Amino acid sequence: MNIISLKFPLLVSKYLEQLNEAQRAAVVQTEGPVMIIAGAGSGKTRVITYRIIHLLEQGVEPFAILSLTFTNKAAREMRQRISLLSGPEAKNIWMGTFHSVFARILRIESDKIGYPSNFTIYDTDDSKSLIRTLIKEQNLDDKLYNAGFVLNRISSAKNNLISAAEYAHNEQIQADDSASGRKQIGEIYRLYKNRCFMAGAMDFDDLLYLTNLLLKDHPDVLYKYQNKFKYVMVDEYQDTNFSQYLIVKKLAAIHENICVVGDDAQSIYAFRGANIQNILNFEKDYPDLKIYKLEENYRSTQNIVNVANSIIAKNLNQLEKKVFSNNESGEKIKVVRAFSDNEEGKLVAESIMQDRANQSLDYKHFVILYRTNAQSRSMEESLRKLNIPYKIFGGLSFYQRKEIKDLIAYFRLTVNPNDEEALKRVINYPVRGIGKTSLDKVIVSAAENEVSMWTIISNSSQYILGKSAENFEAFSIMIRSFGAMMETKNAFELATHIATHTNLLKDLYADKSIEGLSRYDNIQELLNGIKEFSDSEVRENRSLAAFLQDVALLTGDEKEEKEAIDTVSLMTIHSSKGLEYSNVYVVGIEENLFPSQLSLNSRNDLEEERRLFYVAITRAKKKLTLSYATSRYKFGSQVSNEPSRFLNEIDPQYLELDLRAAPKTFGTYFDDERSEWTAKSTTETKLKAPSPMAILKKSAHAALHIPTPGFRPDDTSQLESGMEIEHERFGFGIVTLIEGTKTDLKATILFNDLGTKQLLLKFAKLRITNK
DNA sequence: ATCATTAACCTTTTT
DNA sequence: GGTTAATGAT
Repeated sequence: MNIISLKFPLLVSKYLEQLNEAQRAAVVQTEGPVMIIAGAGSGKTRVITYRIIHLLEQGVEPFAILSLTFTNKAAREMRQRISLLSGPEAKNIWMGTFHSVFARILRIESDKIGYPSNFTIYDTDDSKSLIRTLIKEQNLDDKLYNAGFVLNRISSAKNNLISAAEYAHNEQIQADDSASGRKQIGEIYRLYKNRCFMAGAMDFDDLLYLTNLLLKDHPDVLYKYQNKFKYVMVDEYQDTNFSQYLIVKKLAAIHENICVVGDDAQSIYAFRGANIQNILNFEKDYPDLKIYKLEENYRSTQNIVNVANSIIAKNLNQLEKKVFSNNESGEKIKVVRAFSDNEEGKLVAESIMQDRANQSLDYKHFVILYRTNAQSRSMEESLRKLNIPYKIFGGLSFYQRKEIKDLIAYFRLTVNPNDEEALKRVINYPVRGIGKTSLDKVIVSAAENEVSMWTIISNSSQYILGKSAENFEAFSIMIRSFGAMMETKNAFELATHIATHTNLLKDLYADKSIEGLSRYDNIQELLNGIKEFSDSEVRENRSLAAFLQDVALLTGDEKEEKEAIDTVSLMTIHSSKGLEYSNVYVVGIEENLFPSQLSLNSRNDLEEERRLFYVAITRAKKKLTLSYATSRYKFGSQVSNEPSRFLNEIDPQYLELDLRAAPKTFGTYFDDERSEWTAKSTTETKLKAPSPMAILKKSAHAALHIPTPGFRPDDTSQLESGMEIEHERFGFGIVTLIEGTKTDLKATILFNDLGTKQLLLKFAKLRITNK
């Protein structure tokens, strides 16, 4: 008799009543292959959660359920919800990201594929670094053989289950590599694989690739897990790649109780191998498939849903469904134009201030979404100026900071001394007299003897190493002494011991610069985190090795989830998937940025960008604001941009153009003192203009200012405050401040029409009008 | 061997 | 603009 079913039957059946017909049908259909096509905001998470609870209620053992997601965040949230509703049993469900679940299985079965169970997981930086060394060792041109490019080739090979040997013999692949002049990639793949193996390391793709290999070459293992997992669920199925697809298919082959949930319109990870065909063709794999479509959007207003639909309709490749909303029609979608990225930030920040006051919302109801992480800065600055609290998600995470990676490298080396990338990172940090020359000797010697670098270093007497042998000896003794402590010390004790005995803590403490202080603080924070880990009572394994395993597959800033804090969120559109906010700002909707320049070559890439736009739009519950800047800083120089084609794809009836920075011809001008967000009259004049979209299109290139005939920029190296100037686009103004060094002079200029702007004289074209 | 200065790259998106 | 790899000086 199942305890859960006795404890919570009322609760569960009550929830069944709360679901709509399609949702309930999908929840109750637990047997056989099921595909749930869940439109944005259609209660997908709820359906998955209740489906699992329903399984538990029916007496299914938690450890017979395998539930796969793409992000740790999604997994964690789902687990929380389930344990809230069905009790502590939830922690026995096999739930997690593809990578974490199969890393766990690989550790259990590691001996079958010749890996140690404490294998290291290389992150992308490690992989690139290793590839870079291989390219150097092979004396290849590192411009032609760009590490990132090579890694991508290898990665996509692995994701399609192509081994190094098959890569070298595949005619198509070889033809491609020859055509691009990079014939040696196959060889690099082979060497890379060997070096990873030697280092006891797997990269992200290996976790899936080697799982496939394990299941293929060891039928007993496959059989074991096939029987173990009686129910398999996959969330965000549209984002699975071939490798993941095959694992799922194999594991579900006996019971065929497989349920995949997804939305083809939200497939945004093709760039890393996701194959949208997996969801489009699912029916072919399982002819007796039951399909449920969740089409009612409970999240957003009708206007928002309509806009999203009008966008996604431009894509050819999609499953048929009609998402609709029964909510109020809501406000129109605002389109805001700014002159610069900084002004864009300012307009967004001001709008947040106002909406928060007018609609009595909290900061946490707002999110700013952008295409690339680099765009966060101008937003941050503006928010700071208005004292708006914010939190950035993603970007370079805590664990990507130099000092953190250094200390973690010591941990990695302690657990797995063969970890080559960790070794190279810290062997001479803090400095201990092991320079490039002696390290090169080790590398050569390791290659000659076909052993890991660690083998050479830890047996330095055996291999000729000259006078640096002592330093190597001392280093290897230190690392081994750490290793010996793994038995006796808990993670926190050992971590603290390592931080002190490597002199790393001392080194950072000595640095009294601002950055140095923050680095020291970061290390303390990491140690605090490990303390928490060590003290956590729910964990079975609290060793340092276990901590590392957690960290390796962690993304972003998942450590501090203090949701109580009321802040505006900033994140990329990619990381916003699955989230919802009352008021959403999508910024930087410009050609070459969104859609990204790199996506303009093929229809498929462009369609993916469009789906990304769809994801962005459908995050909004009540109010959506789209903004673009006609110029922004890129690599330190100003570039001008046209508004994105996506804006033109939206049916204008849903839009309200708020071109505060409209050219003079349309009767408006920028006034820093005044907030255009309240000045409805100007907006209305613009709406009366013949064709709003025509204005939108035209105004991007329309001059803000017509330069005086024969405009020619002057030499501005002697520019002083008080001088009057003319700018090609911004018009006339007066210099109020000059700052910066000789080569990077920055002028603050008060323009007659545009207010204050800061310009780098290196780039600004100015004519001095009062010399 | 180590430090300091210079050149080159960069920007998609994440496990 | 900012970081990181390659070069040069001590």
